[in-house]
Amino acid sequence: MKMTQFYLPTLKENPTEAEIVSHQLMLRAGLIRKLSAGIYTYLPLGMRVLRKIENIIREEMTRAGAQEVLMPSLQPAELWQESGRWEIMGPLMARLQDRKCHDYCIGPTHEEVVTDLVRHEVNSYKQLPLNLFQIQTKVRDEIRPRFGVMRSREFIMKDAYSFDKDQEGLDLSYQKMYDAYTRIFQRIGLRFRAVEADSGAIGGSSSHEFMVLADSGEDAIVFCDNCQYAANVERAESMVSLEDGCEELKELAKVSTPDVKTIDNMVEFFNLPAGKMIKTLAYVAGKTMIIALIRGCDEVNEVKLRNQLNAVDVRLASDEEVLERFSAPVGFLGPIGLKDIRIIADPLVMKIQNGVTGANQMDYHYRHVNPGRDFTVREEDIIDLRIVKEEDSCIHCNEPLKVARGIEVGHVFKLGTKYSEAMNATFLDENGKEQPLIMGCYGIGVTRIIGAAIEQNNDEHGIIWPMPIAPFHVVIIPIGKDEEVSRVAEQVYTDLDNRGIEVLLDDRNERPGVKFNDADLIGVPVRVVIGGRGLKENRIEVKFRGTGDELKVAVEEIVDFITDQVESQLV
RNA sequence: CCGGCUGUAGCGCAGCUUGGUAGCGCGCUUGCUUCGGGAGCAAGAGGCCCCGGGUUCAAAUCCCGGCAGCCGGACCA
Repeated sequence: MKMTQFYLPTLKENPTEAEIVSHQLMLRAGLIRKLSAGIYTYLPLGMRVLRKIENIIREEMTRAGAQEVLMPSLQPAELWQESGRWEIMGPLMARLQDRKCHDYCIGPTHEEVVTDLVRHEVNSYKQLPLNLFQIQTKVRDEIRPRFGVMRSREFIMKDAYSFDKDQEGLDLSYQKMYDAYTRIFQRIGLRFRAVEADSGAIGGSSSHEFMVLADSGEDAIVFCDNCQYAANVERAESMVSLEDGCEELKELAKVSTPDVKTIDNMVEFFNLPAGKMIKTLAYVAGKTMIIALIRGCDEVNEVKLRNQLNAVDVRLASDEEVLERFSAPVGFLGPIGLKDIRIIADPLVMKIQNGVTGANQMDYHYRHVNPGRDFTVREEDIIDLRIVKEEDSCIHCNEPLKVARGIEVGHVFKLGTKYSEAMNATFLDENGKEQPLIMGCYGIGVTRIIGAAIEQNNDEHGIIWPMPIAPFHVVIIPIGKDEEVSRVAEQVYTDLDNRGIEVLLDDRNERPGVKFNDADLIGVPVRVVIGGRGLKENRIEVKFRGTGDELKVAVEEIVDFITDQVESQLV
C-alpha cells in the first residue's frame, strides 16, 4: 500500500475527549473516529488491526472445533421474554419497534438466538457436542461509555456457545475454549492472566475471565505469586486468621456519641482499632431491606452479598430509607435489638469481642458489644462478605496476595441448563429420554483488544504493535528526491509485497521528520529508510519499533533480511 | 442516575468578567525556497460562536430553558 493512496488521517495534537493513552493514540494514529458517545467508525488502519485480531480468533476457534455462524443483531422481543431477560436486562438493552409496533431489541448478546436456533435443529445426542461461534457487533446502552473502545456502546465481540449432552461434555468443551483463549491471547502478544470470575447476570456456575494487565483497567484482580490462585476481586477470597478472642466479656453499655458518624470518628472517640467496630449497612434487595455487618476496617463486596441474597438489584439504602426504617440516621445503625430484618454478617464480625456499634438512635453507640450474646445471626447468613485487600493471605497457600488492574478481554462460562430449560431446548439421550442441552458460552471483546494491546504497547512516540496484529509489517521511508532513492524504494516495496509481506510505502512529498514521526505514531514494527546517503554505500537502514535496534543492510540482501525478520515474529 | 467541567474554523484553544469589526497555534489550498526527526517566506480558503427563548439600539459575551460531550461518582455509615 502506498501512503498517498491510503486514507490515514493522523493528528498532531491530542483530542481533549481522550483520557487514557490507548484512546488518544487510536484517534491520533487514525484508527478510529467517534460518531457519538461510545460509538466509533473504524478507519482503514483500524480495520486492518481488527481483521488481524479476528483472523487469529477465527483460526483458533476453528482449531478448537467451533464452527462460525452469523446471527442477527435485530432480535424479536418474544425470544427474550421466553428466557425472562426482556425485563432483567433493563435499560442496558437498546429496544425498538417495527412498523407494526412489534418489540425488538438490538442484540446485547446472543444466548437466546443461538438457543432458539439449536432447539429447532438438534434433537439427538448423536448431534452433540456442538460449538457455534460468530464475530458480531453487539449493542449495549452502557451507563457510561468511556475510554474509547474499552467500554463502548457498540462493539465487536466473538461469542461462542457450546452444547453438550452431559456435564462431562461441558467440562471438556469449557476446557477446549479455555485453552483456545490462552492460545489466542498469547498469539496476539498480550500479557494476560486468567482469573476466577463471578458469573454475573448471564448466570451459570464456573467461569474465568481473561484479563490483560494494565493500570488503566477497570477491574481489580487478586493473585498469588506463590501458587496459581488468581481471581477477580468481585469473587476473590482471602484468609484472615483471627484467633478466638480471650477477652473478658464486658457489660453492654450505651454511650452518648454526638457527631461520631464515621468509622474514623469512632476509632478516635473510643480509642479502639477499626477492627473492633461493627459497621452496619442497610441494603435494599428488590423491595426488602436487609442488614450487612462487616468490620470497620473492611469493605462489603456487593457481588458476594448479591449472590447470597440471590437478587440482581441490590443497592445501598438511601439516607431517607434508613431514617424511616430504623428511626436513626446513617452512622448510628447497629444490629442490636433489630427485629424482622434479615442480617448477613461476615464471619470476622462474629469474632469481635467488646466491640462498638451504632445504637439505632441518633448520637448514641453501644460499646462492649459481643456478637452471639447481644445479637444473633442465622448460621447460613454468616458468609464471607469482605473485599480482599492487598497483603491478605492466600486461601490456598497463606502467602500474601497482590492486587493489580486488568482489562477483561475474554470470559468463559459454564451456563448449564439455564437457557435450554427456559427455552425448552432439549434432545433425546441414549435412553430415548428428553434432556435439556447443557450449555457453555465464551466471549472475547474483539474491539476492546485493540485498546488493551495499545495500553500495553506504546511509548511517547506512539503505538508499538506486536507483529501478529500490526496493520502493516513494514514501512518504507524514502528520503529525498533522488531518482535512485525512489527507484530502489519502489523495487524493495514490490519485492516484499511479492513475498507476502504487508508493506506501507511512504511516498508522500513530506519532509523526513514528518514521515518518521508518523511511522512511530502508527507503530509499524519494522521501519526501512532508504536515502541517497546510504545508497552511496549500498546500504539501507532498518529500525525496529519495539527494541529501537537499528542496523544497516546491503541493498541486495534487504528483501531476504526483512522477510526473515517479519516471519520470525509471526509464529 | 448524581455531581463537576466544557461546547467559538477540521484539531487544540483565547475572547465572555466590563455587550459594539470573531481571533491565535496546528492542519488545509497556491507559489517559491527547503529536504535524515513534525521547515521558511508570501498569498489564501474556511465560522448557524451547540440549540431555543428572553433582556438590549446592539448578545459569542448577560438571563432562562434545553441538548451534547468529557471527567468523577454511583458502597463504607
